[in-house]
Amino acid sequence: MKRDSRLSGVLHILLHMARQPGPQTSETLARAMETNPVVVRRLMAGLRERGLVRSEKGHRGGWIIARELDRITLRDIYEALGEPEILAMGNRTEAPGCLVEQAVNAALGSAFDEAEALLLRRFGEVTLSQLSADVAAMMPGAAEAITLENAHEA
Amino acid sequence: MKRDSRLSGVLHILLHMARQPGPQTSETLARAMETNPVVVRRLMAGLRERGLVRSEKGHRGGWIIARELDRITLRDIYEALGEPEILAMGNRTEAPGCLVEQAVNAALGSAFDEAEALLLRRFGEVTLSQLSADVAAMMPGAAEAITLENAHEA
DNA sequence: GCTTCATGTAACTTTAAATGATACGTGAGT
DNA sequence: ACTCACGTATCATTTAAAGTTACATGAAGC
Repeated sequence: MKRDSRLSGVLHILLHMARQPGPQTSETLARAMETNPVVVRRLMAGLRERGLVRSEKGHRGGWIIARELDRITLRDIYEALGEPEILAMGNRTEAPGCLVEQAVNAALGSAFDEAEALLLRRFGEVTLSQLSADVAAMMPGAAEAITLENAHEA
Repeated sequence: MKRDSRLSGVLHILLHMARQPGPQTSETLARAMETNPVVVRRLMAGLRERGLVRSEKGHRGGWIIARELDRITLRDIYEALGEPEILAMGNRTEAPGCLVEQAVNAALGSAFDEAEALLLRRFGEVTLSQLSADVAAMMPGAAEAITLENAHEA
């Protein structure tokens, strides 16, 4: 399959949203991402169901973040996306009859599980507000503006 | 893409080889794996280049393991396969102009790198002889036979 | 030497999943 | 009513692994 960039993509969207006060349309967000509005809606659908964002139809509609940035972790977002596969590798057969393959599955499986667990743990430790601060720190000469913006988001 | 099961597959092949003294043909190995001989050769090609296995053509030809089992780690095998992608997830763009995306890449990237490093570390700690012993331990009532076999492999 | 066996590879097909695009329905403002 | 924007189904595109076919090469046995 293609490399999965949904988490990366939706984070990009959310951080753009965090830098603007009002609702933003899929159209606008899609342009910033150089993609299609439908892709944006698809990514956001899961987040809406989890209550992380809200959407409004019609004039002046669009997407807004519906929870404090410091109460949204990457793990929340990952789960809202439907917990996509983390590893590109896996066992050939899930429930093999062959004992050799069972041994291979057991050995690889535990290593795989550890790596997945580590990544999920890291995801749980990172909040959107931290990422937003990272972005602000990278903005040359815009420090005050960012601070003002963040004031009524957190 | 499909889930990558090359490491799982080639381990299965190697452990089957470890349980038989002489060379084994791609044909035989493919039957044990329920796949095609060409797939077996493709998997083994990289291992041959690294000197982990040898192949002989013609009558009584086939594949043999060319290094002591306790000197072959999963990491060696992973590298011989061409170091396939470990993570199914990745950043949307590698060198983005957008600062927001750069911040996302930095945050996700370090988490991704940690998980990959952990998995590779685990791979480096597991040898084929350990896996072979695991298989032996799972064989009911064949303990002596396995022990004899292992005697002239390690 | 000739045949057979087995690897070595190239080329093509199939499969699976994300991404991209089009079309149309629904509901909220104006 | 009309327009804006989301909601969603459907189809096309892309990417890479896995499976298949075909044929060349080289070694062993006769």
